[in-house]
Amino acid sequence: MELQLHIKMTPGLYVKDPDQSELGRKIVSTGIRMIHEMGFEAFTFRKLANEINTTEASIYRYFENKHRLLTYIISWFWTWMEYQLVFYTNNVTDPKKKIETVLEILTFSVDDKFMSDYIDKDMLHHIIVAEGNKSYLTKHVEEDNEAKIFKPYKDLCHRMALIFQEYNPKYPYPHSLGSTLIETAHHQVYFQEHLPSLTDFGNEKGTKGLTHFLRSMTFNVLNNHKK
Amino acid sequence: MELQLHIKMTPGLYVKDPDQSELGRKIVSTGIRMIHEMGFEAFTFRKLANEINTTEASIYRYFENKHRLLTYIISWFWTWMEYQLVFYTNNVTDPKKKIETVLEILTFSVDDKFMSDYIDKDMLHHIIVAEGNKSYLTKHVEEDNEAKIFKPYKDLCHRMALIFQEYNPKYPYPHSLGSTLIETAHHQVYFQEHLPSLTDFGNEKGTKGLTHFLRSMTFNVLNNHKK
DNA sequence: TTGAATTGATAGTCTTACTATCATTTATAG
DNA sequence: CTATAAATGATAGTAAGACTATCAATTCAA
Repeated sequence: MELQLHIKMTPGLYVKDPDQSELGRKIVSTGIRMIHEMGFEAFTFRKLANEINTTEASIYRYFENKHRLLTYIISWFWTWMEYQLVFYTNNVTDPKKKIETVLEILTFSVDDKFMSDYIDKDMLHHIIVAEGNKSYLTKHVEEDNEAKIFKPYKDLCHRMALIFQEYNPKYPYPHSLGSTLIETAHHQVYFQEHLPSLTDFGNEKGTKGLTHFLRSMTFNVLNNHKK
Repeated sequence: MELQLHIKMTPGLYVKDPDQSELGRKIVSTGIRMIHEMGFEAFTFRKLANEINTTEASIYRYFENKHRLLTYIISWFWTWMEYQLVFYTNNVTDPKKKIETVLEILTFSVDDKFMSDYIDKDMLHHIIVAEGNKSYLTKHVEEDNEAKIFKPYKDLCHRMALIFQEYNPKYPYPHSLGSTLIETAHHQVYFQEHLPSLTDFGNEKGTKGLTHFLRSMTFNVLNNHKK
């Protein structure tokens, strides 16, 4: 079974909704590929325009600047993650099972049933790992935040927090645990790839070590917390 | 007691050692202030040159580009952290106590005895929190890594790992735990300040909640890990 | 006090990050 | 099927950023 996934993004993220036109979708899909290939710093609207045979001016009609495009892409990712979380934990009652599912989603070890025509999810995952932090590590976080730009991230974090609270209502830091797990899931992947001595996953491929690390951390914290 | 601190940085980080001249030190100290004030993206060598009444060309004689200056600053920070770790755990035998000290250093709740003439440590801390990741989240990580640019970070992480292993030799992820704690210590500070709903520290000021969160995580993981 | 190293002054190149204007194509409503 | 609006393309231009090169002035060190 595959489900067609259509994610409606908050208008604060774009000037004109890229989902409503061929050109808009091409900006996003090719943008993802190019940011993935050359990194966000080297990526420019001029290069993107050349690649898809349009002009810089046309791209600016969709996104104010490249940072907004990055944020759009990243927000799409968080929304998709939350969809997955809801879907895969829907009929699960055991909160332990729910947490395990969340961690599998975070480490990208679930192959999902949601399709999207023009978004390549593995590239997207790489972008989150390598560029994700850059969406909020700016001098304009506060304004961006007021424009609801980070809502998808926060929603995901909050949904995780609810599950943690269900598992152990006494644990006082469910949101911090959520954001830590999200960030750690991505940092450790980056480190494993580029700076392996910051991890203990050696030369193993895949996310087995990481998942085990995160699971151990999560359950030990939730099971044994004392004031 | 105050100890004069002099940190020798690896040559890969600069073109000409900024520590060896008045101008060099001014580039670093004013660089720190300006990056702190305006953020790394808006910071330029031209603005820095104007501020300290020198020229762009002169600054380029010390650092290849602004990213190298950032990395220099950040590496100085990691080296200083490691110094502190060594100093404050030196005659401690109880590994539990050592870990508590490490966490206090990481959360910046130790007021240190090391002086440095021209480096403002609170600004530095803010820079690490807001820009730290940007030193390695680039397309040239691999080359930078080969040039030993990240050695200070790795050394700190490894030293933490040794302490964790001392505390519980069976725990299989001491390095991942180290890098996670380092990153988390900074992310959570950033979130608390700018995106508080990703944390549970509410409107509290200070790092009490954060320290408690990290301590709970660390000890529960180390005490209870099972295969 | 002479020579070497450091800094300053000036200028120039190429790229990025936009903004503006007008022409052309495409979609759509009557 | 046409009128009209919306979307895109073409072109051009500006200001700033990220450098590199050259030569003169200054300072430092033997």
